[in-house]
Amino acid sequence: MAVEGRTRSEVLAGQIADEILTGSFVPGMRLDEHMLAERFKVSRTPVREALRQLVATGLIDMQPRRGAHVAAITADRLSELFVAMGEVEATCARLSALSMNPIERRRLQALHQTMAGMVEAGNESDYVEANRQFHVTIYAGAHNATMNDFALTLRRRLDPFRRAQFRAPGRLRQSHAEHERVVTAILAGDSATAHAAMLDHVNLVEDAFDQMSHGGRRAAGSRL
Amino acid sequence: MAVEGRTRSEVLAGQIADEILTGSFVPGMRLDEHMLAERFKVSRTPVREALRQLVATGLIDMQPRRGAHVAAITADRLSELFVAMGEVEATCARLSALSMNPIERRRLQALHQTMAGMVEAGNESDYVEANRQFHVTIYAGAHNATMNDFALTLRRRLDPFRRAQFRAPGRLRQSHAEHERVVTAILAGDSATAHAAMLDHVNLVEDAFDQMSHGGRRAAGSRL
DNA sequence: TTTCTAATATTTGTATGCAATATTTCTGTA
DNA sequence: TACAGAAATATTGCATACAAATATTAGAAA
Repeated sequence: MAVEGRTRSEVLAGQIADEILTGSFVPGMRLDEHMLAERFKVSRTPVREALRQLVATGLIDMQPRRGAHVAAITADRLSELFVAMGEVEATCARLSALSMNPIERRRLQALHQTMAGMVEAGNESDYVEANRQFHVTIYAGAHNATMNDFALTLRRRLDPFRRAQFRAPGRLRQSHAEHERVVTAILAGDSATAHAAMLDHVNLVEDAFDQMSHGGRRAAGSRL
Repeated sequence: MAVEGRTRSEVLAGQIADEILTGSFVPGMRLDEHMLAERFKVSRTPVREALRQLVATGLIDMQPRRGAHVAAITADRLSELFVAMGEVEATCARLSALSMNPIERRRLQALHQTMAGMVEAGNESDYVEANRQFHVTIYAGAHNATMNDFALTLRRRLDPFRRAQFRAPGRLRQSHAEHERVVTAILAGDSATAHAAMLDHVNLVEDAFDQMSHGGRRAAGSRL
């Protein structure tokens, strides 16, 4: 271990989060404190503190004297999360159009151009990473720590449901075209259009997910 | 006390939050676990759990092995919070315009009309409470638990800075006029206007606060 | 067989004590 | 006197033990 500066309960929180995100701990599963303490070779005290931290992320639920459970996400709740994600992303795009400084605008433009190359090359894995960076850049461009936190939290939460989105044929090219509208609006300082364009983009991502999960394997829908 | 179903650490979290919000625990103040345990007559364990919970609300900071401190808010950070609040409220208004059912729309309208009477009567304290309800109604009308949570969190966080806002002469009447635009847009299902109107409203609240805190006592600015 | 009750067992909440780390104070030297 | 290093002190992190509450199961009565 030997991670300095991090306390055992923090490391634990990360480990438990991983188990949930990778599906080892399935939704609705009871998270027994003794079990966790045993599994990770610590006492119940750091386990309890880790659970408290995880409640804040929305990954687990806790009720007094009834323990912790992996948050079971319903289709409705998932849909709500996608809506919220869209709204928050759109807001960040709006604020970015208003607040980004010249350097940030240049960086965004450069990143977007780099991604064009990945689309041509059909390089999916690079595009996925660049896409994440694209969105995070826009969160940061809003110059608002609170909105930035909201956006990152939602992104983390929805990540497992988004993994496969770029598998859909033509999705890469379409995504890039949607980004194009967003980037153009932000660079032009057109906040209203930036908002609308980003909202469309994220909604389309949700649609893509819907198609995946209905047409393909239903597994993803019940994973978190 | 004797609140059933609530655990000691939860009650504690509320008590500590109160001390912070009322100004007994000033920003930057070290929250020593022994001190808190002594003060509230419990052991350090529930104190620690309460502190973990409070970190999530943003009311306190914790660093490994360096303890908890009351979050010291800078003017910049406060300004950011107001911006975020405005964006989130505006988004809720937007979604409410799209999603409120007939009953909710009627309720919102009724509440707004009731508030007109309070303005006429100059009944400040009732208006403050009704105002809170007005905004919470719009959060709920968005039919999105995530946005609702964001909005409530921000409201709680900014509450201490907003206490005195309605003291400004004519502010009651102005507030109600701004609400009028929001309500009309929501009832008409005009999401874009609802968004814009709410954004204006909240920004004006921030302006009112600025005037208060510069013109009047500076205390509020350093309270949280 | 089913249902209600009571006893048992499991699990969470809290207290206390020890170990590890950070902070403060003291002492010696430049 | 000021500064650096070391010892002392204080405070947090973790483990263990016990108390309180909930869930489960066994048994009796209908």
